[in-house]
Amino acid sequence: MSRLNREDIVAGAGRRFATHGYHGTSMRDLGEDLGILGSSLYSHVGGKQELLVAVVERGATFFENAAADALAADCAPEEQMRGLIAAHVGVLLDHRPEARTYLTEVGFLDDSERSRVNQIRDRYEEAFRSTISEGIDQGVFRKDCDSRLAAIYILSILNALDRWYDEKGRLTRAKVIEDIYRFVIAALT
Amino acid sequence: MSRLNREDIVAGAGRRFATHGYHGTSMRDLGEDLGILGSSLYSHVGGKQELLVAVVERGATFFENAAADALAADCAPEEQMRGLIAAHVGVLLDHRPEARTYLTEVGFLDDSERSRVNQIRDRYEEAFRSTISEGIDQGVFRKDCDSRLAAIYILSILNALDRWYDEKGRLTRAKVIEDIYRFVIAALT
DNA sequence: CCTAGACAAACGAACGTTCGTTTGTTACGC
DNA sequence: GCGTAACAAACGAACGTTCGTTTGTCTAGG
Repeated sequence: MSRLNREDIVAGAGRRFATHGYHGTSMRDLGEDLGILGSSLYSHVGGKQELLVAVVERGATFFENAAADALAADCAPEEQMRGLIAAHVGVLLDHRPEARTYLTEVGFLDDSERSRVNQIRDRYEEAFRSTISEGIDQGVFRKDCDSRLAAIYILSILNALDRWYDEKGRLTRAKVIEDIYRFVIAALT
Repeated sequence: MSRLNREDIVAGAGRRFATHGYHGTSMRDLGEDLGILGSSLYSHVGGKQELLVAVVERGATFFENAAADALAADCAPEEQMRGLIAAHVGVLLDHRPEARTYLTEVGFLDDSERSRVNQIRDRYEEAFRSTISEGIDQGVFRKDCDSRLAAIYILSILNALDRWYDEKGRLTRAKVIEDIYRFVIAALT
């Protein structure tokens, strides 16, 4: 067992926050997961709240970067939506602890960090909104469709994945992406 | 200020759990909300966990009853789906603390209560699944549509409402129900 | 030898809960 | 109608435990 660094601590915190919640996690719990004492965590990190900030920020950044990549493709609205959906599912399943913590524990950040994270989330939603608007303008999506609300609905479906999807089950990742894509495209057209 | 009964305590716990989470709520916090000491709560309830059980069970029952009412209408699949959507939104907004606690804190119940609540939730989902299946059989909904997954998607949209919808905003309850209904029907046809 | 990481002990505060007691209300025999 | 017993609600202090955090010491690798 080699010694731990700050990244190990943040990763461990992500796992614990995702399963037990921020307030349901003690520093001693977290230390035990990592094989050290709770007090030893303070060699790496300023405190518990700082860990939450680090984990949530990591989660937000994953989504942010994935959306940027998906938008960079710059293709037709339908394909762009497929890319956004695939990217979101990818982040959610590849970085499940951070993604879940980002989605469920953001409310426990204090005001300044929370509003910063919310700004990132707004920019992220904007990627979905503008893709939908583009589709409406090009006439490939329904005209009587509020892009703001539709973006929320799509993200609601995607975020909820985390609570029911089992990577070990029969439903492959590619299949769930395809199924959601078809559902969403049908809803938009 | 008259004295409190058990219902008042459970209602207060629902509000506090919904905003601060189960582990983020102390008995003293809860007492302060209600204008009594934390210790005085034990005149009404056995303990904190018992409060969580009571709140979550109330939330689950609201949804259960609403679905039963909606199914009792026994109309065409599309109208039945509209009824289920309206019923779900109604419960979510009329009993927001209990609904939110039911949706987000169910994981902190201990095993026996959690599995009982999950059974109720499964029966509730079944109402959506069977309505979709019925629509597919009658040829009014798409054939290439997995009713299990579609039910999850629809419920994902509905449950997420709680995190963004503001009753005080421009979007009325009737309008959001109608918008979700149109989105869902488009997705299913 | 130096230093960063881990330990072990301890801090004060807050936790859920229990206890004995006080207060306010309700019901009933006289 | 009045006094009183019974009861429920709330208090306030204290229990033992756990919390986040601080401090000082030790130890192993570079």
